[in-house]
Amino acid sequence: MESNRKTNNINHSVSVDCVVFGFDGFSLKVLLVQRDLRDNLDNGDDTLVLPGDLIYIDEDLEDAASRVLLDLTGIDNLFLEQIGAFGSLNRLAKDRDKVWLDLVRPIPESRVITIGYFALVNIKNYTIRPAGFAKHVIWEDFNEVGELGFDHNHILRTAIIKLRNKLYHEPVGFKLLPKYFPLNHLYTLYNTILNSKLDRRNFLRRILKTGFLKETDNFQEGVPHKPARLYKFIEKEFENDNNHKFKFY
Amino acid sequence: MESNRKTNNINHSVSVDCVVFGFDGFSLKVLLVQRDLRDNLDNGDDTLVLPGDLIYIDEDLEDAASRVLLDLTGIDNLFLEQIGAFGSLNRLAKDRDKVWLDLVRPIPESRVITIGYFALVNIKNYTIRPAGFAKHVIWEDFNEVGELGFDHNHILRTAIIKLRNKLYHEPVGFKLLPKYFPLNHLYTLYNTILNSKLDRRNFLRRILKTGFLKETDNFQEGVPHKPARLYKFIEKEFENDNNHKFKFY
DNA sequence: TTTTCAAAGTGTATATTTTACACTAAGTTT
DNA sequence: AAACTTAGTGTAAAATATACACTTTGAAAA
Repeated sequence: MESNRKTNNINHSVSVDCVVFGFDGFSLKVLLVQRDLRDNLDNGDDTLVLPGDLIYIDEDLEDAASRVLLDLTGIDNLFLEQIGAFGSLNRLAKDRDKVWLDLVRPIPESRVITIGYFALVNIKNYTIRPAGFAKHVIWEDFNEVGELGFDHNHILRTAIIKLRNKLYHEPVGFKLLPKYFPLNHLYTLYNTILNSKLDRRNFLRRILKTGFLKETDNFQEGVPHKPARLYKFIEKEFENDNNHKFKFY
Repeated sequence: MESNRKTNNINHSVSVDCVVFGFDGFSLKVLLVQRDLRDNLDNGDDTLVLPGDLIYIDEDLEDAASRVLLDLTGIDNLFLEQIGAFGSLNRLAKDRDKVWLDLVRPIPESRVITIGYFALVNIKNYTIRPAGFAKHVIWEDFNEVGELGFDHNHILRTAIIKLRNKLYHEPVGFKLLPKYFPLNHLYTLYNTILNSKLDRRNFLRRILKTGFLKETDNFQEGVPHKPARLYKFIEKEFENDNNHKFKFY
C-alpha cells in the first residue's frame, strides 16, 4: 500500500536509498528500479537507480527506507542497516537525472542529502512488484551493473565494501541463503562476494568450527549428482564487540 | 575566522557534529563545547555538546564539519571521517536543548538530521579556542563524559565503537600520538582504548612486525627513569581491502 | 657515592591455528 | 554397467599466538 501523504509533508532536503543484495546460488544481485521517464527521454541503461526517495518531515530515517522500498518494489519488512550519508553538491547534477527530477519532484532543484541503507536477503523469499515511479524492478547481477542515476554507483561501491567487511567478521552469509542450504552454496557465496578461491576443505572446517551451523537430516533434492546434506544457521549471541577475534574467513 | 553567511543560507534540516578524540598519554579525551546559554538556564553538565551546527545550503558535508569545528573550537584542517547519519524524531526533544534551540536557531522547531564525523588528533598539536556559541571548549576524559545535549551520547557511543574497530584493523593509533613517541605510549593507548591489559612483550613484538614503526636515535627526555627510545610512524600504503588480514592487535 | 626506584628492554618453549594438498563415495544420467 | 558430477573426508608442515620473568639503565634520593 502506498502512502498518500501530500507534498507539503515532504522533507525536500533528505532522501533515503536502499542497496538490497541477494544471491541466487551463482552470483550476487542488487535490487534496482528503472525510473518511468514517461517518454521524456529514451530509455537507456542509466535510468536504473537504487530504490529511494525523499523522506517525510516526521518520518524516522529507517522507517523512510522501509517505506520507500515497499512503495517502489513491494518488498516489506526488511532489516535495513545504515551505510552512511551522501551529500556531494553535484550528486543530482547529471542531465538525465535533472530531467527526471523536473518531472517528479515538487522542488526539483533542491539540494538533497541522501542516507544509504543496506540489506541482505534470500531472493526467493521476496517477490518484487514495481510501483510508484518504478517502471520495472530487477535483480541485476552485481558485476554487470552499469552507470546508475545520481551518485548511486558510489553508494553501491560503499555498500559492497561494507558487505565484504561484514562477511569477514559477522555471520551474515546465511541471510543471503534459504533456511536450509548445502555447505557448497555458502562456499560459493563467499568466493563470489570476496572474489576469491578459498580452499574448499579449509573453508568447510572453519565455517563449521564457528558453531553457527547445524547439520540437519535433510538433503538436496532434484540435483543430478550426489545430494548434499543441508545445514541451517543457528541463532546465537554474537558479540559485536569481539568482531576482531571472529574471522568468518 | 568565522563565516559571515546569513540565515537564509542555512539548511535547516541538516547539521553536522564532530567527535574529536585525543590522547594525553594516560586517558582518551573527547573534545566538547559548553553552550553559552546566556543565563537562560543554570549551567549544568548537560549543557556540554559535541561541536556541531547546521550546514549551509551549498556546503559539502565534510566542509561543513570542518567549518563548524573551526568556528567553535579554533581547530583547523582536520581529517574527518564520517560516522553516519542520526535522525531520530526526538533527538532535539530534551527541555534544556529546546531552550537553547529557541535562543540560537532561526527555526528552532525544525526537524534536523545530523551527520556525525570523527577524527583522531594529537592533543598537543592543537590549541583550542572557544568561539561562536561555545562558551568553553574542553578535552573531557572519555570515561567521565556525562549526559550530553541532544543525542550526542549516542553519537559518541557510535564513534568509540568505530575507533575500537579501526584500532584493530588499521594503523591509526599513531594519529593520537606525537610524531616521535616511545613504544610504551602506544601500548598504553591500546590498553586504554580497548579496555584491555595486553601482554607487553607480545604487543611490542607484534606492533613492530607490522612494519609501520621505525626506530629513531632519539630518546625520551626529562623522565625520572631510563629514557625509552622514540619511534616514528612510517607512512606506507595500507590496503583497506585487506583489512581483515591485518590485525594490529 | 651509593642505594633505591621505575620503567626499559629482551627470548623461549608450548599451544594453537593456518595452510597445502588428493582421493574415495554416492547418486544420476547415459 | 559405465561415465559423470559433486559430496565428503585427514594429515603433516609451517606460521602464529601465547604465557611467562629477569636484567639493564638512568634519575632521584639518601
